[in-house]
Amino acid sequence: MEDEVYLFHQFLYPMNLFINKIINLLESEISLPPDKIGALLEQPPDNKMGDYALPCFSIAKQLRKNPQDIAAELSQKLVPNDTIVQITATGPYLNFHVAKPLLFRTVLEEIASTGASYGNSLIGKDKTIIIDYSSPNIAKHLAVHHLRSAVIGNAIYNLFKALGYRCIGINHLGDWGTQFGQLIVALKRWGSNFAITSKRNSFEEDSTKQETLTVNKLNELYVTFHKEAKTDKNLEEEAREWFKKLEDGDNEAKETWQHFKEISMLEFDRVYKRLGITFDSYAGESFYNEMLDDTVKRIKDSGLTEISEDALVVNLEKFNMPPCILRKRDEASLYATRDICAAEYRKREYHFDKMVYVVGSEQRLHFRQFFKVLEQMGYEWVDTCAHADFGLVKFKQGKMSTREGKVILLEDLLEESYKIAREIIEEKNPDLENREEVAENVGIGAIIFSELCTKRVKDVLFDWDVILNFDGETGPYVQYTHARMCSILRKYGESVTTSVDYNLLKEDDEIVLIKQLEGFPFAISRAADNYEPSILSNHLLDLCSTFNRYYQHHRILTDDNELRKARILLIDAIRQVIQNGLSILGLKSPERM
RNA sequence: GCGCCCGUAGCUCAGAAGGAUAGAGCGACGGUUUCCUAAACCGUAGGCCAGAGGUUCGAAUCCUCUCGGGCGCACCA
Repeated sequence: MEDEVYLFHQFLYPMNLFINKIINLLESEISLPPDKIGALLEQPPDNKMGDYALPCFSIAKQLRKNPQDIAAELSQKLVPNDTIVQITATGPYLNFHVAKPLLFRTVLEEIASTGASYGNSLIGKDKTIIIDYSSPNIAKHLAVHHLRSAVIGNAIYNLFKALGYRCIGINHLGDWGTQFGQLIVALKRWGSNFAITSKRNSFEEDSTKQETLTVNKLNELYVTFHKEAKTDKNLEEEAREWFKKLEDGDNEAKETWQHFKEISMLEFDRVYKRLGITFDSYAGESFYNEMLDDTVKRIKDSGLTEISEDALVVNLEKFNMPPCILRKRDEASLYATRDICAAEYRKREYHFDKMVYVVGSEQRLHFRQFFKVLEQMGYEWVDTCAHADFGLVKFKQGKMSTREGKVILLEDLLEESYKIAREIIEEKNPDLENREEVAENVGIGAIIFSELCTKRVKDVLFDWDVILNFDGETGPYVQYTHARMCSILRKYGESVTTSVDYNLLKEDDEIVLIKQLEGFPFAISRAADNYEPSILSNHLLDLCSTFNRYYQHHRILTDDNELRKARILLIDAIRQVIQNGLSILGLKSPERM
């Protein structure tokens, strides 16, 4: 038990040359294996106290001695060396001071030589991860509540890419289900003026007499359906019949559905492109139609199913969950059926080592049920599947609902943010050359970053003023900091070199900065492990904040030649790290703004 | 009713598998621009970490209960 805890810890503070030296020193004095010593080490809250600390409480317990005394004794016994230059006892803590020039050199040379790949690792070499994200329903607009899954999923994709994983991003389109029956009914009743043709042969049609169907119009039809369905009870039944026809391969149903899908994808791609989000597969729910029977048969054969209220279900009572429904009364499938089927398919097709679903937390129960069914089917790999859930987007008026037609469209939000960025540039930097491009990068960046800077689980209240704020802890702040550094480097003009006097870097803020740079790879791996991009965005914010303070109080382009060279190297490293981080989060790093 | 999640400054949130004094941003108030981009920086104010017990050398962090909020609970996804 204890051992496991220690092992876990080890991961927290990755080994580096300084920790190794500290362990070497301690080994002879403490009767603990090296990895356990390493696990005990932590970082003091204030840099002035030291760089690494050994809390002596647990040792005190073993030796039945006072932790203060142990720290004091050890500080006497241990002999500093070229790497660990000072060892002091502060109360029950033994604090180690690292040779700062060596620290600067190690980190700055590493960043200079690895560049855009600083922070990457090979942990995921030869491993595959599937990330299921965005996954909107077709025939509906992308609205602001669709943003989270797409943006968080994209960041998780990039995080694992940085760890060396082979990543498969899947947009599991909601292109199947009863709502298409509803839409077909709606279209037949109230939309006879629309042309239903596949895009590819639409030019053959007499389009002058018929209106073109758009997602907008589909949305209106959907709203109408639900409004009418409240009074006309036949509608729901009719919709169910049409969906059944669709599942049975009825031509008319299928062609109509295909058309819905095409016009939807046209819109989605426009938004994804603007957000810089891509997928490796668009295999949505309909993709699994033909495989559904096999999946259901397998579940049946494992003896897991029963008929309850005329539906085919897996009873999960003993797991304290409601049953997982596989087939409705009318034999039609449900999303759980399709999710199980998709998981099996993905395992067969991609042999993934991990699979993560970036889906809202309102579906928690669904994932618990569906994972439980996989487990009951004997798939041990269910343990490698995770639901990276996220909180709801709420509005002052309450939850947003497509059914009632109350939505804020994603495209409108992006456009608004672009416009604001554009205005700010006009005001602050009117001579900027590629204004449109920068405004796009900053405007979109503001929106992406705002989704990524708090932990997933938090519900977010949508507020135009908050999401379109460009001051403080925001994407534009990070981008601005980056642009500032680019500006310094431009002004410097010469090429950056690692042949500098590292002894000259000794300001407090420089030390804080170098540690933040050193911690960047760790921030990436923690963010990936927890499927939590906010760990990375917060790391970047901290780094920017330290830099801006430093920038305010110290001149980088000083008259002192050697100092200037050293500081420029530091600045270039920060710039690189911010760029790497922003790129993982899905933001551009403009050089001027 | 049952289950899951959340509760840290006026607001929005950080808080490294329990550690040294609780940190930002926004908002408020007051400062900084002949000086590398003021989308910045500095200062002031603001806290019983929802509450109560427990675990231990030590708790915002782990356990139990209470209160408050969100979400979910059979043929939608």
